[in-house]
Amino acid sequence: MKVTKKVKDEMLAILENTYKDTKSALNFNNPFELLIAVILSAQCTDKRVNVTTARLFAKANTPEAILNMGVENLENEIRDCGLFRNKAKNIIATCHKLCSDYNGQVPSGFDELLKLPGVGRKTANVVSSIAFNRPAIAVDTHVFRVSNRLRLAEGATPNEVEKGLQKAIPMEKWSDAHHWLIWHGRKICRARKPLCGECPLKELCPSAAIDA
DNA sequence: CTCCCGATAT
DNA sequence: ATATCAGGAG
Repeated sequence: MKVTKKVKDEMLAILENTYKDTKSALNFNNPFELLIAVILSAQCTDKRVNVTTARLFAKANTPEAILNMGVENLENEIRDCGLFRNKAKNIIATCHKLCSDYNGQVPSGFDELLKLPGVGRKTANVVSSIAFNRPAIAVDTHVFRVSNRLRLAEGATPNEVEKGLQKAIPMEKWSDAHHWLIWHGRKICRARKPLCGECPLKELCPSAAIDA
């Protein structure tokens, strides 16, 4: 089944209407807290990240303060999020770089964000978009899965899907559309048992289950 | 491609 | 029991 531009626009209109008021589920008060929360969110639920950051930020919410904790203490604070040794190492290295190169502030440029240890394309796009209000579509596991299922944008890698989405969606809606896809992926188009029966896109989706 | 990794939903 | 969770580095 071929998904035309017309159908893609219809899907986007429904997604926008359904998820109009969604935003990031991560809790943060400034760009630095958002950056740390997104690094922690790899292979971890945002709910778990919020529990962890609430405790962590109460003790340290600046690069200087986190460096003062040391790796051992940081590992213990973030252990519940999984991948904790890599994440702690990356967070420490990123805090060092923020202090040495950016006067303790998070840089607003995408390329500068990408160079921070533990920050890849997805994290850089999220921070760029949410903290600095730049148009961006971060392709995480939900956006990747939902985009391919709907054939809004197809690709074997997040990078390909990102390009496809940028083509399918007008730039002024990139950041919002990113959230529509996230929430659709979390609530309806789940990885395991997608709720096709109650999906607002079931008439248009080329991957919709016949039953349910 | 593999490794990192605890918590949680199914 | 195990697939999955707002991925990134080597």
